[in-house]
Amino acid sequence: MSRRLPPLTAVRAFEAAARHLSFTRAADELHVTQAAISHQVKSLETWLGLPLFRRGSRALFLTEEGQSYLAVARDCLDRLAEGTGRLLMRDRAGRLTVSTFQSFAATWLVPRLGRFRAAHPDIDVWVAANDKIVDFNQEDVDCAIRYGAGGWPGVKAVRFMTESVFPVCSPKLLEGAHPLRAPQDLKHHTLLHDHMNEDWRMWLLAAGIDDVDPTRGPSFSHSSMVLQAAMNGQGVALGRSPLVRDAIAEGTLVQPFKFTLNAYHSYFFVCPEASAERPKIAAFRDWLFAEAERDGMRIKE
DNA sequence: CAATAATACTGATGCGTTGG
DNA sequence: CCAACGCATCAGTATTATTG
Repeated sequence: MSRRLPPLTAVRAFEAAARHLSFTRAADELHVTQAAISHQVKSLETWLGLPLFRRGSRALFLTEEGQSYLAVARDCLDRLAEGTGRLLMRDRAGRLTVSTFQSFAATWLVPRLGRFRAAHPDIDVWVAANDKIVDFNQEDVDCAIRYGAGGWPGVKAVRFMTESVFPVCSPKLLEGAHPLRAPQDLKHHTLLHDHMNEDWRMWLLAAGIDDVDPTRGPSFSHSSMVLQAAMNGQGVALGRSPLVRDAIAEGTLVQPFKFTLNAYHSYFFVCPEASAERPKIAAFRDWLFAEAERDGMRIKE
């Protein structure tokens, strides 16, 4: 992109002068002489080819163009100041912002975060749960955990955890008129879906079950809601091993039969190429990988 | 007179080119 | 690749002009 930018010190001088409506006060603010401000403003006006101020006797007025240019200049300078401040604060401040999708945050990351806090009490982790891909250039996010196939451009992405997919349900469903004991029994139960609508179809296909309609049953926008519904005995959910691990250990969910499907995609740790070795980011990454290891789901490239 | 902007001028720094 | 040169730009001071 080719930009046509005015001399930036001149813009800065103009903005201060316009705000104060005085070259002298602007000079005080910027710690230069009044003449320097006069110079700068003049040069900006010359560069633009139009007057920004009307000089009155002992008074300064903005022209109409100056008025609207002030709004633009002020906005740009504010944003530049803010962005610069953030950039400089980023490493000093002990805050680490991690973006990940809601289900993973709620069922896997947050329950384990206490251990990170214990190991790194100086780093405050901020979890930003949202399901859209983060743009590190636009948002104030240090790193992210994403699910997918990898190969994203312009970022460092390390595959660290895989998963398997299998049905889970409340232990209540193991009893009753149609106890869930084998995949064939699914036809007597309600299937619960998340937005990955293909999952049940794939699983049933892999399990060789053809008399269960993979499209029926309620659908939820997040896996954590699906799991909640399953815990309440509303039906059978397809569980992703990292997300249901804890619930199974606690006994709120059970895996009624052994057959599992290995997921096609994996979990990735993602951060900007340039900041991969920054201490707090590396610390979080190492901890994350160790947690996956602990769960026995760590994979290494 | 006091406050203000404009003008003239100056020294320092930055930047692109050039030649070894 | 690097040092040297020269020009352009920048930021400043001193001074002048204007005006209530």
